[in-house]
Amino acid sequence: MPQTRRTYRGMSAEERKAERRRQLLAAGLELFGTRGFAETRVDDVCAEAGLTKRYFYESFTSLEELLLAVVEDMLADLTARVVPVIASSGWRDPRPMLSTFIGAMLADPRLVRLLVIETHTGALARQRHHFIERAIDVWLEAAPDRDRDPSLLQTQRLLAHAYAGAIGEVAVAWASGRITMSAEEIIDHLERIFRRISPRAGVAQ
Amino acid sequence: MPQTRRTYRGMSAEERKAERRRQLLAAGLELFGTRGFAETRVDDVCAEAGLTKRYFYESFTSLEELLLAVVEDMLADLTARVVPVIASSGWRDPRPMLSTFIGAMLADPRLVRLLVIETHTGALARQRHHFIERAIDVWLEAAPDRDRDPSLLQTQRLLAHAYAGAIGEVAVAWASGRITMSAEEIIDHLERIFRRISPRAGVAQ
DNA sequence: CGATATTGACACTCACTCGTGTCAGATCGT
DNA sequence: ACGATCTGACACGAGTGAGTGTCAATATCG
Repeated sequence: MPQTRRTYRGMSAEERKAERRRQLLAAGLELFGTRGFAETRVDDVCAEAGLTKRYFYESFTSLEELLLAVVEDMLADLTARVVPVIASSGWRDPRPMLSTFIGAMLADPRLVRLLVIETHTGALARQRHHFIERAIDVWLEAAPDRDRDPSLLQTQRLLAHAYAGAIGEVAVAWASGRITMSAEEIIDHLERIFRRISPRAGVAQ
Repeated sequence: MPQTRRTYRGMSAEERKAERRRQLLAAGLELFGTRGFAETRVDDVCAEAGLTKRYFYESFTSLEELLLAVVEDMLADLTARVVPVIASSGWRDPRPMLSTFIGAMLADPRLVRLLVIETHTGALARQRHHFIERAIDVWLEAAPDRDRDPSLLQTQRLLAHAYAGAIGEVAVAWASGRITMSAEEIIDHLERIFRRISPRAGVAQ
C-alpha cells in the first residue's frame, strides 16, 4: 500500500490516472463503435488502450460502466454543440441544428453505432430517452409561446421520437453503405422531412 | 442409433419434431421479445419451451440460428399481411397498410423488441435491410409509373429508411410507456407524417 | 408381456472471460 | 546510488454457459 504519490513522466498521480481514463474512453469508443459492445471484452479494451486490466479497474468497475461513460461523453459533446445552435437560430431555421447534429454522425461512423444502435439495450436506453427528452425541452424552450400549447405536448413528444428515429435509421443506412449520397444531400433531405413534419408547418396543413 | 421410427402420442416422428420446433420458436419469441437476445441462454429457451437441450440441438445449432428463424417467421407473417394491402389500396390510401403494420407491433410489444431493437445487431441487420428494401420494391410496384423515375430512387430509399426509423422509434417509445396514446391516435400521427414525407405529395411543395 | 424406440432429467467436460494476485523491472525522490 | 513507488506482463482461481453423454422411466409395437 503506497503511502506517498510521486510524479511519473512529468505527470502527477491524478494526471496519470486521468490520462489512462482518457485512453480507456477512446478505446471504448473505438471498439464499441466498430465491433459493438456485445463483442468487446475487457482485455480487448485494455489492448486497444495500451494498458493492463489493473488500470481498467482503476477507473471502471465493468465494461457496461465504461460504455455508459463513453456514451455520456458523446452525448455531452453533442449537446454542448447543438444546444446553442438551437437556442439561436433553431426554430426559424432548422438547418444549422441538423447540420451540426447529423454532420457529427456522418463524420464518425462510430457515433452511429454507439448512439443509434447500442443505445437500444440495457441502461443505455435511459440515456437515449433522456437525450431525446432534453432535445424536446431545448427545442420548445426556443419556440414561440403559442407552440407550447399543452395539448400539443404529446404530439411534440411523438414527433420528436419519430424524427429521432428517422435520423438514426438514415444514419445507420448511410454508415453501412446502403445510401450513397453526400452528407449535404442527406442533410437536405432530412431538413425537408423535418420542415414537413414540424407541427409549426403542420397546423395549417 | 434407432432403426425404425414409431408414433408417439398419436404423432409421427416428423410431426413431433415439427411440434418441438414450433415450441422452441414460441419460446424464442417470448424470451428474445422480452428480456432480449443478449440475456437469453439455451437453457432458458428449453425451460420456456418445456423441452431439454437435446431437442434444441435437434432443430437449431445455436441461439443465433433460433433468433434468425424467429425473426424470419415474424417478418414473413408481416409481409404476407402487408403486401396484399399495399398492392390493393397502398398508394392511394396508406392507412390500411399502416394500420396493419403498426397495429401488429402495438398489439404485441415483443415484436417491437424483436423487429426494431434486436435486428440492429449481427446477422439480423441483413434481414432488417432486406425487409425494408422489399417494402420499397412492393411499394414502388404499386406506384404510378411516373413515380418510378430513377432519379427519385435514391430519394425513395432514403425516405423509406427514414420512415421505417420513425415507425420503429415511435413503437419503442410506446412499448416502453413513454408515449401514452391510443393505437388509433398513433396511427393517425404516423399516417400524417407519411403523407407529408411521401415524395408524391412532395414534388409540388 | 417383452423388446425397443423415445423421452426427460441431469452429470460432465471444455472453453471463455472476469477479477485478483504476483513479481521482476523501470522510474522517481533523496 | 539506494530505497520506495509505479508499471506491465502474466498466472491463477472462480463462475458461467455451451454442447455432449448417460441412464432410468415411459410409451409403443408385436
